[in-house]
Amino acid sequence: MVRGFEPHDHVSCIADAMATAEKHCTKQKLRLTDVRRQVLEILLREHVALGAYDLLEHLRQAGFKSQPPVAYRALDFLVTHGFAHKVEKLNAFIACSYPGKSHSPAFMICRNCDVVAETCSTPMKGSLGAAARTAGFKIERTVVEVEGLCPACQDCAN
Amino acid sequence: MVRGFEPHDHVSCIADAMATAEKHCTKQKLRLTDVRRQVLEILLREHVALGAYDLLEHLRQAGFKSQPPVAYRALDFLVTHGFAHKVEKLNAFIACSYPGKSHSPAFMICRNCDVVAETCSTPMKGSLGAAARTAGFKIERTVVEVEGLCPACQDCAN
DNA sequence: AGATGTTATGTAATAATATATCAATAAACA
DNA sequence: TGTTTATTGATATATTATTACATAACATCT
Repeated sequence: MVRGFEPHDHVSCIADAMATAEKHCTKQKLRLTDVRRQVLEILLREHVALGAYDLLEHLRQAGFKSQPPVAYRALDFLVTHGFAHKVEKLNAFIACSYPGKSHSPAFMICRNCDVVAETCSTPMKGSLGAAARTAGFKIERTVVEVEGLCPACQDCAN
Repeated sequence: MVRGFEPHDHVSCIADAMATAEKHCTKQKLRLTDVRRQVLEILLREHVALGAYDLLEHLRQAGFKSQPPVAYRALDFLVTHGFAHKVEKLNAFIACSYPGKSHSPAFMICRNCDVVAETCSTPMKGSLGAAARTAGFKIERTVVEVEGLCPACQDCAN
């Protein structure tokens, strides 16, 4: 259920994700415009957490002459509709590994190589869910990010 | 175990926390300097998540003529030693509710009134811990923040 | 097709958050 | 006391994010 540390067929992974996004947008009458599609493709292709300004660089290399708000708007659209997530700890954005499926994302962030792997969390279960219920707090969104060392970096480095 | 949504004796809460911090610093041979003490007091007094620049304002009102690095350094000290936490979702800092006790903090953030309550999470337990073990990821730090509505705001507002 | 409301983009400026650098002080300790 | 180390002061700058307003594209109704 975890995606990110192992190699995979990246070409088809991108194609699949784009197709899912297209389909979902059609069904929900959302407009996957040029900029939005391009941003999603960049995020999928890079397959790392990209800062908004890194993304802008890529956009420009793709022929867009975009200013910051363009990137932030596209990212906002993608995040709102579940095609991408913001990694708060890094102030960066990453394509969703489970697009189309409603879920609470969780991230494992390697502090050495910056690889980010997405998995799913179950916020309502466990002690946090219990604490929220006790406190009467109504959970709407969750940020779950763990920082540490990925398998590769535990061996090869500090 | 949750601190933040209910009223409490704030004066003694500040005094207790400061005393704990002083004691802990003495024991660990850490230097709770003027700036650091003042920052911690401000965080305790305000009892909300403060941005670094808000904090700077307070510092200046307290007679310090501080520039940004001063605030960030003091915050870094307090966070490193567990007297305060950074709320990533808000890019803001808050005094620890359980100082001296080693724990993985978790926050409930009200999107309406911005109140932040701290509780403890158990990252290694539950599905996330399992996923990390499966992936071979070594967890060092965790960010757990849930956004939603606090009890008061569920009633009185949107 | 034309008028109108809505959504999305272009662009400039600026706000908010955070760090790098180096000089000056203060504390710790041999 | 001199030396080392940790902390602070101060300037500049980097990075991340938003405001504001003009323009363009699309949708819908007539």
